[in-house]
Amino acid sequence: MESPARHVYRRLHAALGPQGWWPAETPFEVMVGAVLVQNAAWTNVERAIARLREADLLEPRRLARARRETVEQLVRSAGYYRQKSRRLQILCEWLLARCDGQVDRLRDAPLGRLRAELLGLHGIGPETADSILLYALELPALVVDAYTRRIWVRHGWIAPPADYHALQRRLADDLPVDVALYNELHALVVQVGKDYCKKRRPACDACPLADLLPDGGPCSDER
DNA sequence: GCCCAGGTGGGTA
DNA sequence: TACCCACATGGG
Repeated sequence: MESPARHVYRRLHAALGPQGWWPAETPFEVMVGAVLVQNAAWTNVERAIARLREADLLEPRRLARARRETVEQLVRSAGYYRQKSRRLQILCEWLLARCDGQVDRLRDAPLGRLRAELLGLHGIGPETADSILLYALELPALVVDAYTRRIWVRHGWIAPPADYHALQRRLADDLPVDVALYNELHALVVQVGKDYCKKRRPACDACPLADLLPDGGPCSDER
């Protein structure tokens, strides 16, 4: 039997088509978005990014040098604005020190090294780090999120508790190393998750993956 | 009013 | 390690 990850990709790609992620004009903007979207709705993040753009702060040095209060007000709509403004400026300081703010230069380092450095930054956890590696730097990092966990657990493809790296390893074992594939898979999972795999309101009936559920029944909550 | 969203870090037992 | 909790806005 085809692995769950391949199957999900094939199904969702057929049902939804290519997603064209990440929606951003520059790799740096991807990084900013990756921080701002932490536990937030993307529509709220879009507003924050638009305001940063109007303020001409979508650039590492200018964002790093901006007053904290200024950044806080600009990113308010993304929620957790005090934490996130600090996290953004920490990330910018690192970029200045690491590559003089030239994001493309990061690609010279090995993925594992880069990932470890990102995880060392305050406010960058595994999902944010992998999002940056995959969508800003186009390196083969698999992004796992709450939707991925829910989908995999509810289908019985992985036993809870499915922590980030256990789930990531499972996906990696099931897929060829392919940046374009990783890109699309996560985007598709988010898209279908938003519509059908919410925390407590399973709307599995219309989900493109519904017939894969155990017994064909509704998805159970995460045990 | 309530639940939810593309997490992360810090504290306590 | 295993739980808790804080963090905050805006949409359904």
